[in-house]
Amino acid sequence: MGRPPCCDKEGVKKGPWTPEEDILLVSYIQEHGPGNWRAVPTNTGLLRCSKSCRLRWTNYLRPGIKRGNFTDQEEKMIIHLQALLGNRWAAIASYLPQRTDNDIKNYWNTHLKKKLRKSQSNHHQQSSRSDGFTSSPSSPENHSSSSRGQWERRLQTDIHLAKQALCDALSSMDQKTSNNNSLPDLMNTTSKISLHSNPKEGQTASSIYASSTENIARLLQGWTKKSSKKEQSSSLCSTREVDYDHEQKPKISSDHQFTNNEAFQSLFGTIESSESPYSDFSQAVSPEASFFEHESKPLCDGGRGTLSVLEKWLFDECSIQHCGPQSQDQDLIDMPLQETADFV
DNA sequence: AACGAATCCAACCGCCCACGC
DNA sequence: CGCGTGGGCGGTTGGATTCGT
Repeated sequence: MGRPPCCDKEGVKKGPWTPEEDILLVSYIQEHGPGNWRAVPTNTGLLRCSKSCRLRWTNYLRPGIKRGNFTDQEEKMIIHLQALLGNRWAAIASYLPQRTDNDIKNYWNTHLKKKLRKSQSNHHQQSSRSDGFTSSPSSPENHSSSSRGQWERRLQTDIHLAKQALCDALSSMDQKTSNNNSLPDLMNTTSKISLHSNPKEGQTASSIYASSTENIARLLQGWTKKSSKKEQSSSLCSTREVDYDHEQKPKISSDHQFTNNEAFQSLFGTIESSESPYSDFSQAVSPEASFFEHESKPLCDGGRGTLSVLEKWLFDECSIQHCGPQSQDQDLIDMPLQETADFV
């Protein structure tokens, strides 16, 4: 019943990805860009289905992904957005540019659900004692009984997403016209964004780049380590050796952002020298700064020239959403539910 | 040290929608 | 308009890891 799977199950590998597979995928996307996932397995020789490739890329290898513990801000934001949007993880993830929907979903299911259940039961106990009317907007069950219909919330989210997509498209168009991202420009943009970031978190926009750089660079490091081991002894069986466990879950911290530049040079250098249409990407500080930027969540460029009214409107929205996470998060969190639903 | 329970999270599955023909 | 296909999304699973006894 239903449509057949995206790929025939025979000869399709499942389970955890090996560093070699990751390298293949990353280098392919590096050359051809993300998309046309159907062609990826055949062109790379990966014994994976296209879906698996896409998932691996979007949930793990894609630049700009922040891994590790969720901050209080993020947690509150997720709770609030979940109350507002329900289990629309992709929509929620669009408000948390560094997190994947899968990550948020997992975090919700493993941490926040329990947390809220606990706090709710505490609430119930308190309210039954005091006989007071207490209603937490964050409660997962509560959102369904909200006066606003689900369809309305959905519509609002969709409008927001549409705006964001347009914003994304405009910024990438803008990028194409001025794609000679010089280092100072990049640093400028980065520092602009950083201005709005929470210094306490130490997770500035620049570390968005850093995190993805690190993701892939660590990967490469593991791989190079491994291949050198291979050279020494050809009997390496498990890719989980050579500390790949740790490579798979790189701890992100801003103080060792570019430690693995050499590893990058080794891979991206070769691509640069090839006839890749993205060969100018090595000019940037980090690979994804130029090549992958279109793939990352939109970052607003403050240095635009003349803007149409529409663009202005969009970019105002964007700057609120992406360039000022601290203030925006706080606003969103502090906002009552009704108000939050109106921010489109 | 050994074992089972609990927890985490990457990956898979199936459904849905958009798009091209 | 109907069909086939690719891609996106949310729910679920299962292996790995951590915790408690």
